[in-house]
Amino acid sequence: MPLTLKDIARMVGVAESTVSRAINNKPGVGEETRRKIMKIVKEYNFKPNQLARGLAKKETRIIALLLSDLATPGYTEIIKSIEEVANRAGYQVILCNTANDIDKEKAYLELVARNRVDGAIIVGGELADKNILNLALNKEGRLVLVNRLAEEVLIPTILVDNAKGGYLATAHLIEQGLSRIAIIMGSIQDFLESEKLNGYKQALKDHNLPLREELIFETDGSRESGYNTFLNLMELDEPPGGFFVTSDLLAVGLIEAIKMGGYFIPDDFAIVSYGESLITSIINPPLTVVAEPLNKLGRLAAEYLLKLINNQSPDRVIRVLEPVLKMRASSNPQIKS
Amino acid sequence: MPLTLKDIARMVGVAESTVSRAINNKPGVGEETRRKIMKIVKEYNFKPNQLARGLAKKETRIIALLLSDLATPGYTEIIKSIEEVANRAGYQVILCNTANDIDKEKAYLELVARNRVDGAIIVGGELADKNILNLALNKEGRLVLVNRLAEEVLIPTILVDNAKGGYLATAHLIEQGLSRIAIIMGSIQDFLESEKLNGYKQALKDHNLPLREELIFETDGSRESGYNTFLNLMELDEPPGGFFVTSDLLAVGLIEAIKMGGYFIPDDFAIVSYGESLITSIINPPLTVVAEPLNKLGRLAAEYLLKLINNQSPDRVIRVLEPVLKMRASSNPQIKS
DNA sequence: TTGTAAGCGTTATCAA
DNA sequence: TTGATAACGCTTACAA
Repeated sequence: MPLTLKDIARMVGVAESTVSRAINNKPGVGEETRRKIMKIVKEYNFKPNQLARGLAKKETRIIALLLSDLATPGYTEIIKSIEEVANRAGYQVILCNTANDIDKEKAYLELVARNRVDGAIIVGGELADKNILNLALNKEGRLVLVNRLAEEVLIPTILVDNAKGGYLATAHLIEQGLSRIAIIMGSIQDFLESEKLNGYKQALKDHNLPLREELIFETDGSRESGYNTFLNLMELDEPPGGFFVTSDLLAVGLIEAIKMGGYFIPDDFAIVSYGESLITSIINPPLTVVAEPLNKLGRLAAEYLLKLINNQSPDRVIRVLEPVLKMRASSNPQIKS
Repeated sequence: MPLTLKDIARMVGVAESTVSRAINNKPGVGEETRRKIMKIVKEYNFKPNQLARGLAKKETRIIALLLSDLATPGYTEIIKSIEEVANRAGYQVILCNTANDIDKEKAYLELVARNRVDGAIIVGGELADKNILNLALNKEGRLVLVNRLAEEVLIPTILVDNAKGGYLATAHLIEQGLSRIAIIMGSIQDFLESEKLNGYKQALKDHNLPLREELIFETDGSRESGYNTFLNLMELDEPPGGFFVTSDLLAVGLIEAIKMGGYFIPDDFAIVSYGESLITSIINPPLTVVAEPLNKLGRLAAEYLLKLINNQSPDRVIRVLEPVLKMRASSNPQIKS
């Protein structure tokens, strides 16, 4: 059985409250007494029980980060910046793998309502749920959303402007002199994906290019889909010269198919992908991508949450950040790969 | 302020203990009373405070998973299987990103000693620390190590036999008819890496091949190192025909260099990499790899920890699992890429 | 079936 | 500078 405050108090011959003050570096403890107490603390490697402390202080100094899929590229960056902000403010961060499972998500979210953690940030995930609502409303909404939309509820949210991203990607390809540009995307049900499509459409419009339905491919986002979509596109009378793919995996498949066909990138086909990842930089040729401001995303989310925890309301409920285009060889012959 | 047991007791007009029994589905509560209580619980969406519950029950039903680097390939598999075992036993799993930082690791490890979680599993990391010792000894060692060695302390540990892995990789290349085989590895200080090297050496020995120091390359494990090492090796009078690389990133660089040189894989150079990852399967050609039994690793770790939590001692303190070779095109012309 | 009361290990208030 | 003592919100004997 580990020691308790009471044990130490008895050993030193003082009251529990004195020990408590001592180990918390609070004023009002005699030099001598403090020394004696700390000696025992060191000697027995005493660690105060945080459950008890949390119960008494009504805080845990821990925040939870709910991740829909650990393998999502960019998550490590977001996590890192959230941790930086949180740690600096004296909070520990724990990660929860919801695996896009709504029950797991609810269970982890309850960590907040059940006082296990002081607040939570949900990153990503496509689940439509109003369940968040109750959980969020409970602890006076110590919840922040990143790259995810809540239905019907006003929860502080940090988003990246995916429509802008889609626009940047498409406009860039147009500027490369291409007029037939295909988009290979994930599920159109996914809000973030549909926004990319909107950006794509807007860019075509702004450049007076026709929108061709046969160049829009909704897929499951897999590498195979990237591969097969290229084959399908080549069946067209006039195949596209540029591709906007909304994920790195799609890009991998697409590139394989292109190479397999004996074509060259970017000479025969130019490609722009969405989101930086190990793959986009490692693949040959390196991919031009729409890059999200991951650090800012994480930093803002953490700052918002800390405000909520301190009962201040964040300045704006929804914050939309701008992506930028990172040009690399896959879309531009000028750049050496 | 959220409701408490006491509030509900008052509202229903019963004692706290009755409410407690009701919400915990314990026997000894009248049908009528139970209904009334649960009605209020639903109505107000009451969630018992887990800090208080944990304090009273001396358990949290949470276990922590300490990860040295979230981007490590294979982690998601390990995490998944640990979660499966833990969830089935009624435990939630939280993830802690130690980022190979010894201070963060200690801080997260204290979650155990401070009763925030019931136990912890550390996966990977190369830090040499006896600090774990104290923390582990505290809560009677509710700690399990995966792919990591503890110094001087007996902590239940699950390892993969990396020497065996190195042996499999090297022997396979030898069986392809190659006699000059290079190893490109990470830091030799890293126990796991040095074991791979030992396996490499043993395989050469067993096949009566000479050990050539000039074919052993210790690197920082980066893609660039993979690239540059190939260039260096080609300077030799007799360059190797086979490569055993101990990480996928090294393989990426190596392959780039090989292709850049106008050579073909596996015809000119055969490659075996270590550890499955998105990259090893996506790259062209797909890589033959030494694959670790990730699921078993996670499952065993979770089972060991649960035993520790229940004060049973696991059957064996150190458990060594066997890796297997997954043959793909990078080492074998027979396999179509 | 229900209630009383002690206990879990802290913090915080108020006196001394 | 210290010490009692009452919270904090729950569980669990033990009694009724």
